[in-house]
Amino acid sequence: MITRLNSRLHCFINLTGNFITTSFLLPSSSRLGLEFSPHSTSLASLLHSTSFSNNGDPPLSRYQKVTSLDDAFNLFDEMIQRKPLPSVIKFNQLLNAVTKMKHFSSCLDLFKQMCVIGVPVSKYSMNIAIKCCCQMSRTNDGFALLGCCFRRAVVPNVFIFSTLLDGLIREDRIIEAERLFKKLIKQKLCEPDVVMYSTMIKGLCKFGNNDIAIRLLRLMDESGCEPNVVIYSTIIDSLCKDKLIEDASKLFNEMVFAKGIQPDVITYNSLIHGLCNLCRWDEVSKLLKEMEDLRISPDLHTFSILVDALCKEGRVDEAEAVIDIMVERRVVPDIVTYNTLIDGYCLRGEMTKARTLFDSLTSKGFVPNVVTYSSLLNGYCKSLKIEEAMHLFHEITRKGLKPDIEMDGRSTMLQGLFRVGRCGAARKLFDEMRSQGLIPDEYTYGVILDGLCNNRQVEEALSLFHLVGDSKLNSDIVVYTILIEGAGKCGKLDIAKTLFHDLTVKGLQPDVRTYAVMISGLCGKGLVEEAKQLFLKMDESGCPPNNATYNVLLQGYLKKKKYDDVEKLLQEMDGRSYSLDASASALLIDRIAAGSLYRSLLKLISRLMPKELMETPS
DNA sequence: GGCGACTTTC
Repeated sequence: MITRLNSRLHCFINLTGNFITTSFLLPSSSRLGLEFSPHSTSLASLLHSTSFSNNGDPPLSRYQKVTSLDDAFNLFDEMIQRKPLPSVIKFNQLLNAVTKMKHFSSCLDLFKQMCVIGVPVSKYSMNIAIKCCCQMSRTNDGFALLGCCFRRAVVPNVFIFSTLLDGLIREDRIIEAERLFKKLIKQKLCEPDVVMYSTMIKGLCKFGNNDIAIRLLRLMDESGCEPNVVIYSTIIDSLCKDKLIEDASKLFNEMVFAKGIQPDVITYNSLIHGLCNLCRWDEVSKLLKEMEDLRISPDLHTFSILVDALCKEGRVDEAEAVIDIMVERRVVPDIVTYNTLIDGYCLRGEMTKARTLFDSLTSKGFVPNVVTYSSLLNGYCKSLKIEEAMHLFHEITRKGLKPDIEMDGRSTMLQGLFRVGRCGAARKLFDEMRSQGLIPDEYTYGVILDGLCNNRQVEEALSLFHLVGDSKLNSDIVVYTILIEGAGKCGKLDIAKTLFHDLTVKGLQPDVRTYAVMISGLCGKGLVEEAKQLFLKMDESGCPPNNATYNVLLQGYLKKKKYDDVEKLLQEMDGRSYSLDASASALLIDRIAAGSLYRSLLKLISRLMPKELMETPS
């Protein structure tokens, strides 16, 4: 007890000392200093002393040591031959090893065999099996196993319910997750512990309910369940993602000073990521220093975040320097780190460098993934180096890489080809795909339709749409929106109207974008009255207009010189704190210059002008 | 006796 108190006090003093000098809000002129230069710090030595030793941990049993699926199956076969059967614990250890290798479906097979053979499964085994279902996004099957628990007289505990709760959240079934959580408490099915709270809080954060997440944090505290660093880190991360750095910082202070909970590398990574996204480099630099003082070693994630942020700022040279430091510190960069650097080169159009790095990776034994190929193909397409892109793409297909890489590569290629207007080549690629019996996924299908429409080939797009017919692909609102937009842009309003009408027949709900493209199409033909009616219908259809919708209708009014309506709409926009987009403001300025608009409106308009436009030096 | 659930990077 005394030791724990002492260590808390110690950590408190340590942190206080640091925090005074490294407050979040102190401005400073230095850029990301990279204070963790190879000479200045003990961090590298720390890394040496802590990472690789495994002393103190009990040795792993034979069942936990399996390294391949084959090993696991062989061992399992051997186990079930034995008489008497090994204990359920041995089976659980083996199952666990299989899940650690992410072979969830094989693990479930083994579990089923255990049931058939009559190994008495325990709470542990049930939880492992349920976890496998959840990890494969088959949480419903997990609940079916919960039913088996009851039948087998296994009373589910907080571990099993946490696993299920996590499964629901992974599948974005937040309402059901909340319902389960409340039900567990109300019916006293289990006493939620800190992990269950953190799972629920993660779910709330995932759906942007930071406030409720914080309220739950308070609630758990009151009900005597002490929050830990995971809970705080989860909420801090969510606040950072929503750019609410000051709130995150407040919570961080609360955790450290009021609660005496030590932050870890994950807490710092979240904060650093948040600050990087806002380009607040001075504070990033301070946090890195703070980590060093607290002897928290930056890890792979920390470095990846820095590399990514620097690349996005176009500071690729500094990103390279960070990678060098990583290597010096024996933090081995992974494919994610290199992907961000490749993406950085591609963003600057430095395709030769990107390609060289890519080639060096493959020879170093890294396996490029979907993101790697996407970045490169996108880079080539954007730099209009279609030949190189095609070349790389053929390399991918020749190597017979994973289907997801191929599909992703295909859609990137198609997008690139359409963007430069090479519809023929796109068509050829698409036909090749079909002749190989490949069915495009929703995304690729959308890319093709969009590409055709943008190249004024609406008829082609439509004939493809009809060819696809009544499949699942055509039951997607995004597909309809693309086609309605394409038809509208080409002045084929009758087609747009038919498609829009078909939506209701098919039972599909138009979304805010569908309305916008339809309104735009109507305005394009001068049918502003009809556009207005549709605009008014949005609210009652439960799809209220947004900033973009207002801008579209406004342009229609301006083109038709309906200045009374313009004024009314501008006032509504002001009331909603909306702003004008680029084309609407251009049109407005044009009308003001022509003297068509009342000068009394100028004040209102200047309020609605986008900030970027007001700040242009010209 | 041993075995289980939660947080960060493209």
